[in-house]
Amino acid sequence: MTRAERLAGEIADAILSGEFVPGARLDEQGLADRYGVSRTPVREALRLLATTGLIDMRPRRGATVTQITSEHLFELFVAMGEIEATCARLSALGMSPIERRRLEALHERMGDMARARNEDSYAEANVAFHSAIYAGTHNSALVEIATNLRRRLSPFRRAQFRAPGRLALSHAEHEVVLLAILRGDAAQAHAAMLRHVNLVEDAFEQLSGTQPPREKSA
Amino acid sequence: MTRAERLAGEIADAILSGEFVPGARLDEQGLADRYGVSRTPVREALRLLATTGLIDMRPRRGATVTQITSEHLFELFVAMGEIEATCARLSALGMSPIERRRLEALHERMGDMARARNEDSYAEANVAFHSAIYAGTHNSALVEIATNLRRRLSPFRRAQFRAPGRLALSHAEHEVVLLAILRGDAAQAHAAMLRHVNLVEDAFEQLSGTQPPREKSA
DNA sequence: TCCATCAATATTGTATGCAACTCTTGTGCG
DNA sequence: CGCACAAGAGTTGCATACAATATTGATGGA
Repeated sequence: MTRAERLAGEIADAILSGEFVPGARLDEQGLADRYGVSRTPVREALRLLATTGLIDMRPRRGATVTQITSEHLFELFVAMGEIEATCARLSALGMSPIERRRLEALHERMGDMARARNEDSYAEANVAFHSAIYAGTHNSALVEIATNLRRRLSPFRRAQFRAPGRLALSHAEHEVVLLAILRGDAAQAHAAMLRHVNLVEDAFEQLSGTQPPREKSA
Repeated sequence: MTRAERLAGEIADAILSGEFVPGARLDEQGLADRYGVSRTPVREALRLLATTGLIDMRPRRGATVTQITSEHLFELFVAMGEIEATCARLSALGMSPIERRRLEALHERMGDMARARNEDSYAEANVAFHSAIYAGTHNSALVEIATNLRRRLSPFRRAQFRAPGRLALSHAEHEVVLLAILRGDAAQAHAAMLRHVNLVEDAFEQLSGTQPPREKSA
């Protein structure tokens, strides 16, 4: 692995851990000093991060940690929901029998985790569940888009399963999605996933106190 | 505009014009000599192009023009169709009256172009038509995804409207989409756009002789 | 007192040179 | 004759130095 890639990871961690707050300026020389490298790999790392949306770069004006406005965050959640729903639709249409069985098995294991109130295990399995539905599209372009969006939203979902009862609720919502996929009901899979992700978003809003932007009366 | 960005554009043009064929190795020093700059901006330009999917970069192994397999291309078309359909759905739900009127006006102008068999004007307006539907989602994340996909597919759509009768057909398909959006029929807008983009894909296959990959009997 | 302009400084963009790694090619051994 | 290993060349990754531009502060005038 190249130094720039390692750097990109470390800087990303620093951002996600809140060490660099949104809007903070990322000085190339400063980062170079901090990580004991020259500016060259720092620049390449910053370009990598810029493509993930974690930082903003403007020519001759340096890099800053992206300040996600609540409006933009809301848009990201909506986009995520639409993409996930699309993946669920395609999975309902085209998942192989093996993929369906595996998804079902995973869901049952997650039921045990939910009953055991094991939030960490459930969160990990949850990622696997959604990833399986991405993969079920058999479409690498969609997988890439979905994975990208999830990464951009991940910092805002940390406490996702901390809300009381959220674990069982999530599992119940998954079940609706799962059953629709298993019986090949594309429309229902789409609708159920859309509802699931919207509820995740609501849970986030409750936790963070963020309000969705009101519709502008154009 | 910085030198690296200009370079990225020029190299992209060279690739899209076929000067650098898929699979061709892109030597940093060679490009630097060719464009009369040093390797540094060339490296940054290559990183930019790598994010667009136009080239592949592997650490220590250089950059090559991406070879899109017909399977991958098929996946990109499917993804494009799904995203466009999603945009149409959201547009049907949330476009402002002004946006709806503008879309309708554009569609009518495109009717004139189609009747005049003006392929170039129509192709340009076609981009505007689809862009308007992206914008109608009021979701910058989706707009970005859709625009990105379109750019990656653009080299394969060049002769899109050359097929005989394709112009009138495209306009008729647009009309179904448009009417669904105008009356706020989300499901119909989704379905109509999906059909439209699939037909575009078919037209491409006819022109290029590419076959969609058969379903693997898993 | 406020605004505009200019200079100084700091930061980014680019060039060049060196180090590390990969790939090729040639040679020797089986 | 084929394969493995090593040495060499060539290319990429990184560091350093220089150039160009943005930002900030001060100073002068209105």
